[in-house]
Amino acid sequence: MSVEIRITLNEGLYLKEPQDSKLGRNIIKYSIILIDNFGFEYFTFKKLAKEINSTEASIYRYFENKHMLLLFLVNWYWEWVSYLISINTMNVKNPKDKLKIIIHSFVSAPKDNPGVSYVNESKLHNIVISEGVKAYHTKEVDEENSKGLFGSYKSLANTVSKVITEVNPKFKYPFALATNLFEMSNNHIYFAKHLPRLTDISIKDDNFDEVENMLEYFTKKLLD
Amino acid sequence: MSVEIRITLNEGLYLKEPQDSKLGRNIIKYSIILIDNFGFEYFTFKKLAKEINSTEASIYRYFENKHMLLLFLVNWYWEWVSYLISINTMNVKNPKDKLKIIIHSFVSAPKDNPGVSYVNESKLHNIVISEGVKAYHTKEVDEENSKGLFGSYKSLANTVSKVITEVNPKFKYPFALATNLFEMSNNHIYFAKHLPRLTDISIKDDNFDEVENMLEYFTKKLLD
DNA sequence: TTTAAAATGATAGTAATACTATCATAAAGT
DNA sequence: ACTTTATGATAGTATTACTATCATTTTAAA
Repeated sequence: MSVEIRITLNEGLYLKEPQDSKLGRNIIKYSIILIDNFGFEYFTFKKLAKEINSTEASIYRYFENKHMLLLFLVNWYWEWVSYLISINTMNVKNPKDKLKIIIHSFVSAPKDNPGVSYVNESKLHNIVISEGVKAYHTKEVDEENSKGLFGSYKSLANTVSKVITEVNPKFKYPFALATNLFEMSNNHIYFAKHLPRLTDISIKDDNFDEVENMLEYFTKKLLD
Repeated sequence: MSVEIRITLNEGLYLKEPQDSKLGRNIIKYSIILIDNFGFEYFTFKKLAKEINSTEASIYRYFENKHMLLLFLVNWYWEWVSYLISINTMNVKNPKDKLKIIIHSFVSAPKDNPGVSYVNESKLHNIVISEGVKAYHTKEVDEENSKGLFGSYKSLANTVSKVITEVNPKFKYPFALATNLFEMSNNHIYFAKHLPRLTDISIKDDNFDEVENMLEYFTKKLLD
């Protein structure tokens, strides 16, 4: 017996729900592996089709193009982090403790949690770190935003901002702090790995404690 | 009579110094206009060639590809901001005042300062805001980093981190704060324009005061 | 169980992109 | 006046990002 989480995303993200078929789930599974491996620029539907013994045409029946697939994956990640936060803060009263859990979820969620069978959360986290910003830095951002395609990020930001306001109702920038914690987490993991002179923290053996400590320190200072 | 600033960049960024010839300066000038206009993904050397009545082949003599051109532009921006900071903090003693000037430079430098004739700094700032992160989120980041192609960002971060340490020698994350101020500035201008639910600030008529206030508030809280 | 509908595969084709190569001409420097 | 260097003109190639059509397989409904 097993229970699988099912993450539901905005329908505008795909042409046909990929989570409903073997092929769709394969697209998700192997696109994560290939994007993580090659990087988004070198990732193509042709390579993916070959990898899963399918065809370009078939993949195009699920996703309009590779940008939409990336957006799907990133939304999936945002939703999954939201889900973990809601589970892990469920019986926590103290908002400061909640915020600690949130920070831990941003930094290390993918390492602690076994997830959905067709999603390697750790690799997906890598993608969010390395390619995530590309999902919303495009010319189509306004159009896509009007269709709700960034809804999961907004809703995550909203959840976190509420906790921030619980901790300090006078703090003027709860949304900015919420998104900044998320972005900073990704940025500084990336910097530590690739541009270490741009950060103070370091990462050895995939241990992200220093990132977490930094975010906690920032948060504490800002909200006290 | 006129004095023009001349910004020198790492030689690995180009095949032939574009600032030395009319064609090269045209490439810079019109690539800024076109990237700002079409977005980086829809920008091509073919379009640029047409715009400046030249040819693709000629442009390829200056830049290896459009990614290198973007990296060149972003480095140019980093250097230019560094230059403005050095000028504007020159006779300033108080490190807190210096930091204020730095924040102002991050947010509004392009609006206050007439610059180099072939660079529209305001449009370049837009590019840094909308496309800048793409310059270092690639599979080639380590290789390019080893060639010093992110040197200007590192040097900017270094300058700012020193001022941060002057303000508060005990602060543990001077580099992270330095880069975060820069990234936050760009991010929240972008959010305010395109994804307003992700931030608390708003921008009317290109007035970035709220961004500046927010960064000052964060900085003060963190360093006090 | 038959039958219809839906999903996938196989194949082909197109326009655009991201280049590279070659040769001619123009401009600049000595 | 001569030679180097820069630019233009043109052509060509492999890859990408699709779209279209038809055959086949799988699933679901009657």
